[in-house]
Amino acid sequence: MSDHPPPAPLVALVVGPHEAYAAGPGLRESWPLAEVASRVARMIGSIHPRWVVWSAENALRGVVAAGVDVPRSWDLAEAHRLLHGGWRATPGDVWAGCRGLRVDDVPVPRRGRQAGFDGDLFDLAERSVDELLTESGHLRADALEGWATGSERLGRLADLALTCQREQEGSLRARGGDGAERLIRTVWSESAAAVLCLELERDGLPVDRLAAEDLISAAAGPRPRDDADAARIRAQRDHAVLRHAPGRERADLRNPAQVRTLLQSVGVDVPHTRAWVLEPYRPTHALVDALLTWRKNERVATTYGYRWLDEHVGADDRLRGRWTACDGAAGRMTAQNGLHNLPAPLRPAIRAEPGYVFVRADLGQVEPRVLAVVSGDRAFAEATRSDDLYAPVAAKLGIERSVAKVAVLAAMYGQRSGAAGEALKDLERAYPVAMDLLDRAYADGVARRSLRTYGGRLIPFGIEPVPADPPRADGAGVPGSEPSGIRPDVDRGGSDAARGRFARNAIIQGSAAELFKAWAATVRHAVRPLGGQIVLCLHDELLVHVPQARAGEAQRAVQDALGRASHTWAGTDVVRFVADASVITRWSEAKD
DNA sequence: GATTTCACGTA
DNA sequence: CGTACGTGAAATCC
Repeated sequence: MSDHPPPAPLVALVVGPHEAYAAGPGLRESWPLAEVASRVARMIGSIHPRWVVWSAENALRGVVAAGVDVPRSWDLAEAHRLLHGGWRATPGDVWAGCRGLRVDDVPVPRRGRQAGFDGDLFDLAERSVDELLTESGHLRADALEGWATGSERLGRLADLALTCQREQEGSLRARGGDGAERLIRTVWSESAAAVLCLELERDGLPVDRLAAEDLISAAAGPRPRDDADAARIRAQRDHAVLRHAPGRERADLRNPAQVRTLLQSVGVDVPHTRAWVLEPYRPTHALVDALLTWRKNERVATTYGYRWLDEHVGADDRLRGRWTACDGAAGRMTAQNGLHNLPAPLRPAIRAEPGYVFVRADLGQVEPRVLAVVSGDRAFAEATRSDDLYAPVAAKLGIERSVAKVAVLAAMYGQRSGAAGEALKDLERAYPVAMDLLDRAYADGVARRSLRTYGGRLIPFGIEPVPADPPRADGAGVPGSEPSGIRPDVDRGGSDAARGRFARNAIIQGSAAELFKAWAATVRHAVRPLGGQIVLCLHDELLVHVPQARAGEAQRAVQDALGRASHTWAGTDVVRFVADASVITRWSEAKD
């Protein structure tokens, strides 16, 4: 492969409260805050650097806010999460990770301590105000905040960032083989995802406010004029249920215990009142039917109602929330303010701006395809050649497609009982390598052994792999030996079986999240020249907002991006990934 | 006031 | 057909 451009120069960017600092090859500059965005943009145009940042939040939020496209970064926080697992990734955590210091001892900012407790006593332990490192070698808690003033100090923080980058890249390379490049690419795409999160927060998701008001009104009633009006509307909603229970009109539908008693009064005896338990009673009990309808409406009224609209949809009709590039467990993206769990009935309200459309694209059967990559199962990979993976599996096993699907899902997600039982045995004979990967992940979870996703993310369980960890025959995971000092000390409670299921799920879900982010990062670059932007990421689905005239190009770009991202991520084209991409105006359209 | 439980939305 | 996460209301703990 000789088509790679020369590696981008690494330039550290540190943004302090009063000024910023950039340090790279032949470069040491202190910048006024007001000039950071323009200088970054200019440097991207000239030397195309990869920006080394303590976090995208620290160094790039202002740059992104100014509308600058930051194509390449090395996010020390995201790399730290990848290397060491978990979610905490302050500069102090990153430094501790690089130095093999215990994360338990990382200094915590004073405001993080118990409210009302005077922390000054403890801060004396940090001795001198000039020292960047504490006596125990940790980065001081306020290194990037109060302490980071003056070009001398910022320069030291920039140098430290470059040191951490070298250290992180070094430990990735130390794992050796073709796995190393893969881990480094994971850092690249995770870093890009962190920048994408800033863009998602900046731009928001376009909402048709009037449509949203209509949909909310249909579920929750008209917008209340005052508290008394709100109480009246609420009582009206409640009455639609309570009129089916004469004599018990005082019952509180928002209190599960009272609901259970209420249901008992009409002869429905259930251990709890969750929807799936009540669903069977729906046709025979009008009260249950009314209650379940009430629950849907109540969800909209409380969580996605007028308050939600007023607080999270801006004057520019964009829904905004905080985004994170990786969650605590397996590394999926997360979003707040309903961006990730907007009820389907409200989706018609997500509408492209006039003159724009959405390209909506979602990965098909992504988790079994990821399993084929992670396990290296040649036979299972063969099945991914098909648009519908379950069809060739069914053919190979000589069973119905529906049975094959249930069996594959059962193997991946845990249930080993029921109708899938017989087909599962066939599955293990047909795809022993893939099934073995799942079994070993389960066993790792039971034994509290940490594991790694395909892209190298540590899923910590407390017990790190010992240096003499046996190599995996399939090449998956490449478990590394963690410096013993920084053990994240994660205690995932629950039963053996619960930990086993968690581990089995995490290695698949987490690996799928990496492929998704690699895809998203590629799409982000590909649609920008078309005036397009990613406005929503939903685990296996992308929503791209693009001028109508460029819709076809964007649609093709999204497909091409998947081909390139999956080839690079998986290191092969043997496993095929597929996406369904359609051009729509409202999110509710083209929902398969 | 902070934490836990219940419930349910998305993938 | 499991797992993950975010949200809100009520109960519970301190």
